[in-house]
Amino acid sequence: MRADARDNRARIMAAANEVFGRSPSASTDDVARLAGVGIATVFRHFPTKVELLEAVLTLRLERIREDALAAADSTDPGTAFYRFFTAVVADSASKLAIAEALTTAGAAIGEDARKAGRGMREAIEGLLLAAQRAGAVRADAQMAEVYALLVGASRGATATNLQPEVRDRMLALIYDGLKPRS
Amino acid sequence: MRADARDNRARIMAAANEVFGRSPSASTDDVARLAGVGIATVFRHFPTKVELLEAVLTLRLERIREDALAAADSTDPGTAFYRFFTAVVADSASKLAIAEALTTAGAAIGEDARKAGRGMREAIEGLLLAAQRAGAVRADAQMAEVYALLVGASRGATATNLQPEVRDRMLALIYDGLKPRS
DNA sequence: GGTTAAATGGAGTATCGACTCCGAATATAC
DNA sequence: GTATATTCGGAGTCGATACTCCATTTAACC
Repeated sequence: MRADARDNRARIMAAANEVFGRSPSASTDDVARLAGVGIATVFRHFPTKVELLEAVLTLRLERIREDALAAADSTDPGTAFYRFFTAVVADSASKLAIAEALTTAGAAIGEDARKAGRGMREAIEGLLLAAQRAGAVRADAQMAEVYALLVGASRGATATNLQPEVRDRMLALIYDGLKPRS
Repeated sequence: MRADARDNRARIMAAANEVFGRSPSASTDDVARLAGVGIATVFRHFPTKVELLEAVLTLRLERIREDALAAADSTDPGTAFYRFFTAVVADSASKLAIAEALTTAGAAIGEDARKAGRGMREAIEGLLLAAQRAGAVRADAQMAEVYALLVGASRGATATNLQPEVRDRMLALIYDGLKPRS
């Protein structure tokens, strides 16, 4: 692969990341313009718009997975769990926009993104278990509902354009529900 | 206004309610086809697609408002609060889809829908205050974060296509956070 | 520096969806 | 039953956007 091709591919990914983060209904032209390349170049690297969206989404999911793995490995998984939860909610806006664009596009999510999603879920589950062993999260909370809470808090925070203080108070309520009964 | 015109208007509203509930990106043709009228008829009653979406959204917001008012007036506002919360989350899928379609359409939400939203929020706040007076919800929870929780739980439930049992366990966690400290 | 295969860019195509026009149908008043 | 004003329906317009074609440019190897 030629050097300029690799360069352009990276620039396109970065531009798509930003553009689709801002507005899930953005056009491929927007991506090309921000990346500083012609539209044909975008389509050569990603033959279809859905594939481009998936590539961006996959990247983001993998990044969250790494964060979860690091948190689970930390010396204080209990604290790390809540910190991780807060961080995901705080900057979830763009991730959600992309996932939304994909589902709105009607396309079933492709294999790569699905695999990345599974990996992320597994990492988060590992973090949850570690936090439960550390006694920071009630033992009867299962992965499914904790994950639903995470997604819900994220979507709620971005959908309503929440003030940071309100978001923190909302998280405090959630955390009170997650902590072991005293 | 002629009788057939009134009829068709109602049929269009009902069809739009269902179609946009299923898929926020549905086309006006879809609405017309389900309503059994020509596309021009839809546009005569609602000069623009956004106005049609707003009409449907407004209707739904007003319905939620009435539910909240009824709950606040009940003899046991504490129980009614949690029942109301659960009900909103359970059938929020279509409401959210419509609100999403509106914001995705880039259109700032119009005055009617905004007013309906304010009315709904006020009714929910009344219900929250009643539930707090009844001692069923912790007194330090403010409307803003409770509303954010409601929206988040709704979006989380619909976004992830939650199983009903998981959804109930998620709500149980939230409710544990909302109940007064013992 | 020259050669060549790869990569590029922008004009072009096809499709889809919001919205309009106007002749046909129909409800209401007499 | 007829007149007429209102409503209807679908074919047509216009703009936007995903995707393609091909002449031009450029990186990489000698």
